[in-house]
Amino acid sequence: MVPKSNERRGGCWGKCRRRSEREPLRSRSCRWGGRLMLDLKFVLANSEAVRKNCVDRNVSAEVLSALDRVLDLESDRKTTMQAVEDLRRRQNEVARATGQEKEADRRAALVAEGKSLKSEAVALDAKFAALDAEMRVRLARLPNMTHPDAPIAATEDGSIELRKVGAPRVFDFPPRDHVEIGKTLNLIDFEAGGKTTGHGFYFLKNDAVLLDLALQRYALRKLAAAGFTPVVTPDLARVEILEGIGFNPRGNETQVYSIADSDLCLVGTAEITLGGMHAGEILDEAALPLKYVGISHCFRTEAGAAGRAGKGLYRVHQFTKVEMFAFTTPEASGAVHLEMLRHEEDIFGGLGLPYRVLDICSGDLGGPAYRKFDLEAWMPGRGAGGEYGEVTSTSDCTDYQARRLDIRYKPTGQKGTRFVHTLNGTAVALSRVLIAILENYQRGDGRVDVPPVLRDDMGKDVIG
RNA sequence: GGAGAGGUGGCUGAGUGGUCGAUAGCGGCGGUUUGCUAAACCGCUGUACGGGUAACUCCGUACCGGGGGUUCGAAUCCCCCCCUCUCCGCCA
Repeated sequence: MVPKSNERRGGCWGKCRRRSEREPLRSRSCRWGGRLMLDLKFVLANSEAVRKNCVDRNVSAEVLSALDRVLDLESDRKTTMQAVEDLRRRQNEVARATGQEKEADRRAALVAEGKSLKSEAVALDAKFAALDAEMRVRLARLPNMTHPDAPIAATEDGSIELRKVGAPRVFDFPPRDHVEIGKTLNLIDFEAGGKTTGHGFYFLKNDAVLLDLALQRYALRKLAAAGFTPVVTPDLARVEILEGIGFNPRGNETQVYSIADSDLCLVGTAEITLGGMHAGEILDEAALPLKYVGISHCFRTEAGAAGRAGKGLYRVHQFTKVEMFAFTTPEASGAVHLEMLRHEEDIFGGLGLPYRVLDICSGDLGGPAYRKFDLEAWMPGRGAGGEYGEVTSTSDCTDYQARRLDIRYKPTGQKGTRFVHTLNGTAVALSRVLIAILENYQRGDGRVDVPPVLRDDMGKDVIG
């Protein structure tokens, strides 16, 4: 459920605003400097592997040239940095000596020397700042590395089906799609959504509202029991946070709505705010893994999706989502990723919906994910005679987001810090799970059975 | 939205232009003492980048909410922004 885009760019998190391309050396305190440098070391030491990975990821030619530029830029950047540091050392010496010197003439001489060093520093600073800024921009465009077991292929057809669970139901009547069911039973009003807001918006009504809430409660209950902390998140976030997570809020192809005259965007998923929650922090190892289950509205422009398959609720501009998010040690992320997948399967299996699990191939991973699994639920009304449609997605982003958002932890009993790993996974996306339920549980009489696990919450067994 | 007060190292809290990366206390680590624990005493105690080293270590640069400015020199002065607290207003 992460928008696919190869346009990943870096940015500072919250407090580190207005990062400009012309910032001088001293402002490297904006932790960006340090953060991307580690990544840079990896890129420099493994340039061929990184290049192969970019190709596997099916990145644009621009990203490949960004990699070339990074490699070209480095030696110049480093020598300039050393020159700047050397100059600054001399400036510090002179300034210190000036403070000590009480004799007027000698003091004046020191001040003069300081002035001259200063003017020298201005030019050198500017040169370094330009090189460093370019380096960061290019570096931030490179995608994460890829899990060795992930299938390598350019397009989504290359993803591998790991298993199918549950058999698609055989109907003894012609099944209808959710749009028709929603209309007949007065559950979903697309016309009103179009009127008030525009195409891609809708009203849920009557039992659809109860179903929506019951599903949220159901997912929340399961995940809270599994140790996830429930959170209701903001639906807006700063551009810097979006970029840290790996979204690209700017440009024509963006999936993101921006709020005019502000640096805020409507979130496309609670992944953004849940990940941003701990931006700039150094977490305690004992507190890891931190597991959250967040509820938010999700807003997506679906730019470039015009004409793509999907009617009704499948591809909408706003929906509600219950989302898992975790911060872990590097050692634990793989296991937590499998745990998230297990929860997703447990949720959909518990709802009695047939689904299949996909191991997403390299070309379809997007920028941040190291590995990704999707659940596709059977949707009888989709396509000619029913199709599987994506309902969840869980990604292991390793340290990709943590590096950009500066989220580290202090290993107990060791010096220094390490970047955490971040993971996310859909518990339920309320638009698509509604499709699956309405279409799979429809009856010959036009009504819809409520999945057994939701009957208590719904307070009824049948819709309509 | 208006008015005030603040944001300093893991925490508390000094510091208003010149060896301040930053006093002190707490916590933490190491050591001495001790039958064990406690107490007492001594020492150490941030992050990132770069450089040198076989390595411990060492040297340099940057960082006192963020950015910009003044200055030979900024935690300290000026401007903008973000955040927190208090009071007022408004409101679900």
